[in-house]
Amino acid sequence: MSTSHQHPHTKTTRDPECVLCQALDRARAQGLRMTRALEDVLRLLIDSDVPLTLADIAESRHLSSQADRATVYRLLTKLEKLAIIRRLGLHDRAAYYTMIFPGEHNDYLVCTECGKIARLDIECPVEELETRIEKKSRYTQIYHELMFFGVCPKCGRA
Amino acid sequence: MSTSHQHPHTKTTRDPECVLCQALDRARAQGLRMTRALEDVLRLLIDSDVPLTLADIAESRHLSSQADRATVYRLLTKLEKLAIIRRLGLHDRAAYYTMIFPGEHNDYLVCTECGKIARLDIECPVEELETRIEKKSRYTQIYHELMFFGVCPKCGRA
DNA sequence: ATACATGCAAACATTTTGCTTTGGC
DNA sequence: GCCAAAGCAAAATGTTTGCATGTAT
Repeated sequence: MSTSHQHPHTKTTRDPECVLCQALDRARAQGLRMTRALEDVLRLLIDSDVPLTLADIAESRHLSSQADRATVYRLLTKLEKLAIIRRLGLHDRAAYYTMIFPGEHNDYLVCTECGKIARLDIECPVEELETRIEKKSRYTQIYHELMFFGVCPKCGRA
Repeated sequence: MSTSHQHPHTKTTRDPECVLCQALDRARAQGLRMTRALEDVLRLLIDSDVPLTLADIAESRHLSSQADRATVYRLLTKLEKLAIIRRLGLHDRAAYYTMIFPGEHNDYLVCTECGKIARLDIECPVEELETRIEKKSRYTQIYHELMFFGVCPKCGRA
């Protein structure tokens, strides 16, 4: 829904170019090489407002490089390990990936019939819980995923 | 095949026998036949305090019937459609299933390293949001899934 | 007697890996 | 030049379906 447009002087961490550069910097710092495929994958994830699957990315016609699935797969795996992107467990068979925007958290609404995914513009009440669970459970690097499922209006009519 | 026994003196909706009977009744009412495999699948899901995969269920040695994977798969699919069980999107490749206990809702804590799943004993602050989203989005039959991920103590030491 | 349920095997879809070649540094 | 990344193809993993047979109703 909300589409952020890049205004040259905005300093927000969501400015696409800014996010891209930071991600590339972090990737390079971790030893990744700066390739066309890497940049393309990151750009796609940054520009999409819903999570994308491996297939979405590898087959994207917006991609200049047309990278192989295996390549995209390995990139996604590395980026996930570096905590630059996140892998989500949505409900269909495929894994979904999404950019991590520092300081932001997104929740989704998924149609159980057609699988359509929408980003929710809500403030998530779970953040506070997270700290509590971190202490109590002794788990580290905790994050959460909150997903809503339901039948979308279009599917509901059928 | 055993018929559903009523236990007139149990009151909690979580009493295993009670839940089983109710589930069987609903299944029968929807046209399912009362088979050994059906009862076994339900019993396993009711008795487990974490979600189970198709493989978990089909290979369970606690199962009297040793039902085939395809059979279990079809049962799970039907039970999900009848809203007797729920399919969860956890993080590894397999789908997880869990019993729906009327009026209850569970959240989970998953280790991103070893995949261990623990049920969280917290009160979920999201219920209220659900209603709000239902109205706003015009989606129907909304439910949610809240999952926490992190590195468990054991994996953290490695 | 009639359908639905089952078991087995095969088809699918997606992820993951091996190996050779290409290309960033 | 060296080692990581890419590309291709094959293996692995988990899900889904087809079909002949068994069984609850």
